Amino acid sequence: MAARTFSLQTLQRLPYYLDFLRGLETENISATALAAEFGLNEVQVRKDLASVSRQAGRPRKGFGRKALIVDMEDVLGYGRIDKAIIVGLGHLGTALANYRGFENYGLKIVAGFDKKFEGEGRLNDMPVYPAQALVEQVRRLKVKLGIITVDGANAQEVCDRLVEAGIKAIWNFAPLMLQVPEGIIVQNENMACALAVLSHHLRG
Amino acid sequence: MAARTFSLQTLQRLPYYLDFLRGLETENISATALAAEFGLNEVQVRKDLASVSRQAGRPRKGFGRKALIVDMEDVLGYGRIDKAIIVGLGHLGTALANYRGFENYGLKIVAGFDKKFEGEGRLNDMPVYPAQALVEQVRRLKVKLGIITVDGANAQEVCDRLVEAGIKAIWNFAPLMLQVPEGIIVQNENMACALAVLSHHLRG
DNA sequence: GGTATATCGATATTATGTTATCGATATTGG
DNA sequence: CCAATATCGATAACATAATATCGATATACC
Repeated sequence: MAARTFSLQTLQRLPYYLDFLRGLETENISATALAAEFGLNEVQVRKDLASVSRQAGRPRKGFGRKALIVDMEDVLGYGRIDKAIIVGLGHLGTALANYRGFENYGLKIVAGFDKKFEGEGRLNDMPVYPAQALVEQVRRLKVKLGIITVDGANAQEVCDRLVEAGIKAIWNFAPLMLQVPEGIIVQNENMACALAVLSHHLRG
Repeated sequence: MAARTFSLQTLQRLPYYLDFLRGLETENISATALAAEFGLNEVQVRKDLASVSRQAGRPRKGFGRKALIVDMEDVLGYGRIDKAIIVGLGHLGTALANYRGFENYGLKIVAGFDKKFEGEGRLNDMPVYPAQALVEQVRRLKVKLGIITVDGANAQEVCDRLVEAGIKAIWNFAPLMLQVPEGIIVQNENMACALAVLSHHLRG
């Protein structure tokens, strides 16, 4: 199978489609109906579906629900498990580390790190290491995804060490843009950005 | 002043610029330097700056730091306070309601709602009402921004009632796309979307 | 003062994402 | 079996955002 490629926007719509399809009772669903459900343009939905699934839609019936679900789960990587580590076990970090729901999204946090830890600890099932052990443990665990929940002042340094250790993707909750080399992807989660849009709309 | 308009992307970059400028020590900063700092294209930075600030950059010096900060704070609405209410006081809702940092972003959560509450309660300083009181209280408080932290099954109904009560912007933490009439803005905060991008990159 | 240059603003180009159009066709219902 | 039509896929048009190019100029430095 050729290495398919998906636009950022398409990827971000998939979880919504999938969720809806899972709750659906009928056997078939048309792009038209999906579009109506989400308030999207129906051509856009068709393109999204075409990009994830090889199955052709049938006039007057639409697409097979089950096959769509399988294809989307495959693209989204649910089913397989990506291992992740989390750096920074403050309020947010701890909450994320304790959150069980990630396994439904194919994510398992296999270790946590915090500069305040000495020796080796545990947070529920998850082993916790001091920050110095970061590179060594990430390499040992062969983890490709790092979650950064340290404060802004330390985030870039943590990021650099994750990259050094071979991380390929970073989920960044610190309020700054991390600098990473080519080939590493960063997903920023910054509430100030969301608020910027909302707040401006309230004035606009 | 004409009602200026900003692209979504520009708005989301502003908090990063602002944060950096606040921590900066020099009096002037060039778009070139800002671009280098964030790994952005320098033309893009210049366009962003031009859209928020009327001040012209000076060759070989750049822009005045202080004036940029003022202009960005103005666009982002820091300084003035937007009132918000939050619906759904589970783990996430409670955490957000207790978070003090929002005031730095010009946001104050003035009331909370949960279907499990009877009568009138309090969460720290914030009054808490039962879900039935939603429309009435939102109208009374003249709030324009609603935060939805209920589960997916109830989110659309909550959304409808917020709209009915005159809400203009919604910050949605439930994992579905809300349907809203024209003129209402929804900002979705869905971890599955972020993970979709990261997870796909790990396979790609 | 004169020259070199970093930086600017404007404009053009390219890339990405969304929406509109249209002919083809499988299914439905008479 | 036939006509009506919902839905499809493909292609084209449009919109938005990112990047490249380039001449103008204020400042720095000699």
